[in-house]
Order: sequence, then C-alpha cells, then structure tokens
Amino acid sequence: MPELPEVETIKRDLEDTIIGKKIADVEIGVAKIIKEPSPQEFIEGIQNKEIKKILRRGKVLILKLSAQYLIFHLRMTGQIIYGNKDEKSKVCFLLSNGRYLNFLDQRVLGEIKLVNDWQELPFIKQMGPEPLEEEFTLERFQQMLKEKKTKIKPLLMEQGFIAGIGNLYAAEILFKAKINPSHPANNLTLPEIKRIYPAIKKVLRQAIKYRGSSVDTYRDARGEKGKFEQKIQVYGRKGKPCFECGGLIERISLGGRGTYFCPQCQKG
DNA sequence: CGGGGCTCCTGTGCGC
DNA sequence: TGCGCACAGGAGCCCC
Repeated sequence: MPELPEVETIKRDLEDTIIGKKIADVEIGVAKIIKEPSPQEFIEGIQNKEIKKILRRGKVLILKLSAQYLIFHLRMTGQIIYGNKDEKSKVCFLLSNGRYLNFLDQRVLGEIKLVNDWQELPFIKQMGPEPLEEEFTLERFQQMLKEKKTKIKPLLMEQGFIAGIGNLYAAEILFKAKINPSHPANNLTLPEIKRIYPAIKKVLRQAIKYRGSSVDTYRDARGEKGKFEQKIQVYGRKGKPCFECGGLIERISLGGRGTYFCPQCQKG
C-alpha cells in the first residue's frame, strides 16, 4: 500500500533519474487508468514535454511537465518503475533517453490524469495538512482533533484530515503513541495528543529513511522493496507477541479496515 | 455530520 | 488435492 513514505521514496528516486528528460511517447495498455482527458488528448498532451519537477501531495505523485501536470495515484498496488520496458506495464512512458517509466498495477485501481492545475483537483483541494511540513503544528493538530468525534485511527487515515497516512502507518503511529485505535478524537487529553503528534512525524520520517514498507506489492522506482517492514510493530501481526510487552497483537475492524494493536500497550 | 456498506479489482489463502 | 469463495484496502459514493 503506497502511503506517504512510499510515494516520497519514489519521488526522490525519480528526481535523480528523470528530471530534464522528455516524454517521447506513451503506450496505453489499460485505458481505464487514464481518468482524464481522453486517450487522444492525453497522448498529444504529453508527447515531447519535458519533465521539469516532481512534487508530492499526500499519496499523490505529480510530474510537472513543460505544460500541464501528470498526476499519479497508486492506490493499492500501483508501481512506478524506471528502467527497461516491463511487459506487465499498464501504461508505459518512453523517455528521450530511450528508457521507460512503467506504471504497473496488479489490481488496476490506480489512476493517471493530465491536468492544467493540480491544485484545483477536488481530491487535492480538500486535503488536510502535510504531516511533515511546518504547517502541521501541535496547536493546529489539537484544534483539528477537537472538532472530530470519530475514532482516532480511521480519522488519521482520512486524507481530508491529514494527507498521506494509510492503514499501515495509522496503526504504527498509534502503537508508538500508546493510544487505543478506537479512542474518540475529541476525548483525547493533551498528554495523549502530545504523544500522537510526534509519533506521526517520527514514524513517517523513519519509514522514508527505510524507503517504505513492502507488505504488499510496493516497490520503489528502482523496482526494489522497502526496508521498513523490519520495523513494523503491529501491522499484520495478529496473534504474534508484542515487541514491548510480549502480549498478543489483536486485529479488529474499524471503518471496515483491519486494525492491529496491542491491547496491553495501547490503553490510552 | 457520522457511520455503515458497497464499489472498483485481482492475487492470496483459507475451508471444505 | 483442488475448487470456490472471502478477503485485502484507498477513496468515492450512496443511504440512513
């Protein structure tokens, strides 16, 4: 599941490899991945455009072209891999240096768009703050929580609340903060909020450092797995002993999503 | 506004 | 052993 750390890793890899290259051509194997504009306009719109800059907002990767922006959302199983042409590629971009940018996606839930202004996309417009940017302060987080009656774990995953956190990192953040995933957001005490806030930054920063988690199909732009898996405390560890207390990790369903936590450590 | 459930999709893993 | 079904989940959508 590519979340903020995985998309950030891809972004950094691509910054080292494709900035300044031109997109010579594109091969659309699965048309439904291109959400807008029409395939014809899409092809015409990107041909011979230079890749100027790479941006990330939440889990969304944005390539700034000489005109327009190319938007990628990997959803569950999307991959962006630079190098040789991959036969499994659903959408494949040929670059001016003869190499390829492959968009792979086993479950075909990912999306690609070509737009004039990425900031005007509704999904981007309604997004919450970037958790690793200065705009995301403790005071702001406190204020945001006050207005929400929802359980904290599904709330952390809402892109309109905070950008970039998904199921895996929400679980890891709450374990680090020793907060129960079902705790109502507006009931959190200040000391509890003061545990969650730095846990968000720490977990995401550490995951970027380890180049993401490959619990599912995630690969970085070089096609390699992330190494944060070895650091995972609770996600996917149902019935296994907690690394801190030795108690067994539980799995419950919150908001229809598998939620892992240690009942002994996460009583807050 | 909140919460639940369905949808998209396909590989995996479980039960019978 | 093999088949078939439930499950995995990011985000949009509908409904109550």
